[in-house]
Amino acid sequence: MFIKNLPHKTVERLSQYRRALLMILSKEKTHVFSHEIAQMLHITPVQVRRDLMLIGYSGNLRKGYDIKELIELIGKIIDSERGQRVAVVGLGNLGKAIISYFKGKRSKLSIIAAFDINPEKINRVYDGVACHHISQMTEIIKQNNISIGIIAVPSEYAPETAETLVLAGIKGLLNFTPKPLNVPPFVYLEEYDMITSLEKVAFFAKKNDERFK
Amino acid sequence: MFIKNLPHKTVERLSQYRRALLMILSKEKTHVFSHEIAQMLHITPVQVRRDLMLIGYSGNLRKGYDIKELIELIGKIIDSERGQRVAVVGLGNLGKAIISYFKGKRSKLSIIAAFDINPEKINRVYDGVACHHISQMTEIIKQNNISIGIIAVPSEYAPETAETLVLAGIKGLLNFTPKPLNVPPFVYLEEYDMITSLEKVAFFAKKNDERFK
DNA sequence: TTCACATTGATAAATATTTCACAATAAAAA
DNA sequence: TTTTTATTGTGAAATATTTATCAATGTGAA
Repeated sequence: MFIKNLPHKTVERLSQYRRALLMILSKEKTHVFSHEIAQMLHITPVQVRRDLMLIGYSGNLRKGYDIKELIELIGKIIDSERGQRVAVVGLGNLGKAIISYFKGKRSKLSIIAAFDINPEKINRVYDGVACHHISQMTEIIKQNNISIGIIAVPSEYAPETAETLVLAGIKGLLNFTPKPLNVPPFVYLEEYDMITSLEKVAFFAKKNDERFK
Repeated sequence: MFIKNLPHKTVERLSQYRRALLMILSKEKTHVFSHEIAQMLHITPVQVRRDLMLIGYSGNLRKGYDIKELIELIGKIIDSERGQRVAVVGLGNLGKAIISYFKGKRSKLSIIAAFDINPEKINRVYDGVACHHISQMTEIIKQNNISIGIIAVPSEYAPETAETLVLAGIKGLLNFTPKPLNVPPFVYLEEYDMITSLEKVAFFAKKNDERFK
């Protein structure tokens, strides 16, 4: 399923809607209202309805949205039909944290390999994911048709890691280092900069504090 | 220093500009052009100039921007004069990763305490940061005037952790769990959802792939 | 049957963010 | 001295995103 030009922000929220819906699915409820979804995510009901409109989903005027149907539809839109395989490069604390966070999340995304340079980590299995030496990266990525790479190495190695991943044929990159990366246009890159996030919190916390004083 | 209504995105970039500038400061260069900053961060030069305009900084028509001056000005705007103290709650892999990432970053932000529930971690020092039992959270936060909290606990404990932090007087929160939190308006909350980020990468990688096929 | 009600769906307005386009300027070159 | 050049600074346009508003609708109550 493909919808023209879904806004980035909507894609992010769809992922969040699905998670929220999966959580309430277990209960006896079969339907949910836009204001209920909105409340769970602390956004406005209009925002929810607008997003659902964009993906062409219609609710029931009296009962709201069918939870199961909606979960399925979101899956059809944001998941790839055959699933996508993911590799984590760098098995330090951050790499391990990422793997644990994903463990158990049933999903079309599966982390199937980790890479590191430290001999002690090679050939060990962490949380179900085997760790290989980075020299094998290209080979394993191609063999296993891995299309997404997560960069969790020390920043100074980020550029070369990205380059290797791109050459190995990766289609999307999630960069956790603060080093901005350069990738060709056919690779989607998302930067995820913790230091900037913390500095942003610090700034707005300070500002808020002045305002409410 | 205070500038009215600096856009969120600009605040994020200011943090990034500063880091990039600090990296090139060591060299003999004293000035930098907007297109050089832009290239380092993979954005447009106009964007850079617009941001600097918003903070009221003027460059030299021929030499560009004075690196040292600019770093200082950004500091005056995004840092708090007396600095801000930070606590990390949850000293699992993620908590440890966050602490390591910040280590050595000279900054007005300092992580000065960690909290966990696991007795083996209590009273131990990780990367210069002492870990305390979460029962001491309120006391230590108040005593040390900690104003920012980082939530890195398992998601199911996120809400109660947030509540405790807010009651202890925290001003800003950075939430690494996928659980959306509820905080009063005088606390600034930033959500940092790894799963959503990865799903977003997967979506756009898939889309890109179709487009360039 | 009719009315009141809560909710969806969608147009239009508002807000936020980025980019275009170019005047102004000062240094270097001619 | 005059011209060329590269750069900044910024109003205006473009784009992206969120929010306001309200007609339409179907259900249950009167």
